[in-house]
Amino acid sequence: MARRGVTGGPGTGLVDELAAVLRERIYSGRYPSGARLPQENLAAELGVSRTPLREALRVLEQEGLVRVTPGQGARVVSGDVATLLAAYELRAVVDGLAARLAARARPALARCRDLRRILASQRAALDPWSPRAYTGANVDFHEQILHLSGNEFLVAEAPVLRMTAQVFAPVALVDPARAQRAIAEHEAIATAIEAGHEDDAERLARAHIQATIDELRAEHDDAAPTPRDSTASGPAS
Amino acid sequence: MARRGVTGGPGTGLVDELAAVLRERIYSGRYPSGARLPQENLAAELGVSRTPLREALRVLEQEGLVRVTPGQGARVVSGDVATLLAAYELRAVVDGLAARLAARARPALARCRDLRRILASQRAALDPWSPRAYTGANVDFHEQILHLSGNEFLVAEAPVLRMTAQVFAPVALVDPARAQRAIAEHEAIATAIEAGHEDDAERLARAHIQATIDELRAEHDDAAPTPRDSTASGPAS
DNA sequence: TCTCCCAACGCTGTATCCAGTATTCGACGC
DNA sequence: GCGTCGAATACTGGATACAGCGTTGGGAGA
Repeated sequence: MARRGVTGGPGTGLVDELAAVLRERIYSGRYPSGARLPQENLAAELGVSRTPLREALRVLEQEGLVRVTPGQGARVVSGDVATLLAAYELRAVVDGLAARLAARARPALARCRDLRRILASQRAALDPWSPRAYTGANVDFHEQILHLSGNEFLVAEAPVLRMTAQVFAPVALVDPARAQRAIAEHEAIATAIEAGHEDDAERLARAHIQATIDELRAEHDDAAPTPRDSTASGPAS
Repeated sequence: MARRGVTGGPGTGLVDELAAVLRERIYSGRYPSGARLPQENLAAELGVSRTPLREALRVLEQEGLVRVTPGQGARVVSGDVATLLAAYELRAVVDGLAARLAARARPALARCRDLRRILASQRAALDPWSPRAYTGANVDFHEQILHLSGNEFLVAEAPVLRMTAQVFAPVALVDPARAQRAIAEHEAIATAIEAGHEDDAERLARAHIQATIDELRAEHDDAAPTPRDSTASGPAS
């Protein structure tokens, strides 16, 4: 059976294609947090055998997107607040370093345009408030900075970024007010990168995530004893 | 065929056992940097089939220890200086954050004893100068801090740490003078953690790695135009 | 009616098998 | 003697087959 339903280009390994497809489906919410990922169904649906599929699941496991329990197969990671906080703590320093290296690299003007374009689309998601578009642009912004850093090890951390922003979306809903503040912080980060101010770029990027951590922790400590405010909004970064 | 030669305990998945064995063999230098990893030979040698072995190789690939090229199998990563520098840049902020969180967690006294015990063995590697013992204790020290942080995402970065310290060992030889200075820095970090000084712990830990980056970069820029000093020693952290 | 046990099912984990391709060794020509 | 072409080899990638285990639904007994 020859790759029915898998659209990846030639030359690229089938495992990577499968990993990309599954990643996208997890990000998009098609496989919600905590959902089982039965190998036979997925293999049949994707038109491949279980052998490469299992390797793809191992890749996603290492990326932190799924959890493979021996004897019980794979599940999409389910996110408690403590895990989310731990991931954000790593993101704070990773994003900070990425911003510093991006500022140091002094990206070509075209790349800066990309960053500004992402910011524009993110701002556009405010007027007719579209959480989905906002989150998408938000992920794009942070991921773009990772790429601008030119450091492959930082790029490899992208799945953690997407996990915090997209997989755990149900637990971390955004509200427009915080989104607006987040965008302002984004613009300050972009300005620092364009100006080549390494220290500012790192400090701002780290503080940006740290603000989210603080908010999330405050809400958690607040909501845990008396969960009356169950509709509380989550991080906007 | 029933796990001949694989010694992992029961209950744990075979893939994880294989990954652990291969990891250790790469760390120990049995599979040197750049070496091919033929699946058939390894499978026969480990007494398992190729199916779980391939999954284990995918795990190691995600950890950055091997590179799987489609159609050409897996090789141990080969380290040029640029890659090593990129990895150290990530380590600088990761180790810094780990030290901060370890200081915040205020580890139990027993854990502090462990840290001090590692430092003692590292210092013992100085008198009869044993680069191998030194590097081992060095890895233990940094890895211990990752665990003390209590952050699973930081612990997941341990392979990057071991890669920089052990896989790329040939390119980064240590010399006793730098080792002594590195140990002094380690002790300062340990003291800050025990005292619960978060800012000091992070600053010292990050500077510790940053010093290595600066030295390595200086040597590289120095050695590249006129490679007369080919015996130059590498980082000691 | 509730609980407990058992059997059937489904699924995972591993091994084996086949096709395609990169590599390498040897022979031939320059 | 050296470079190049080609065939044999060996290895990777993917599919399929089989064994073991967990789960679940139904039936019997209290």
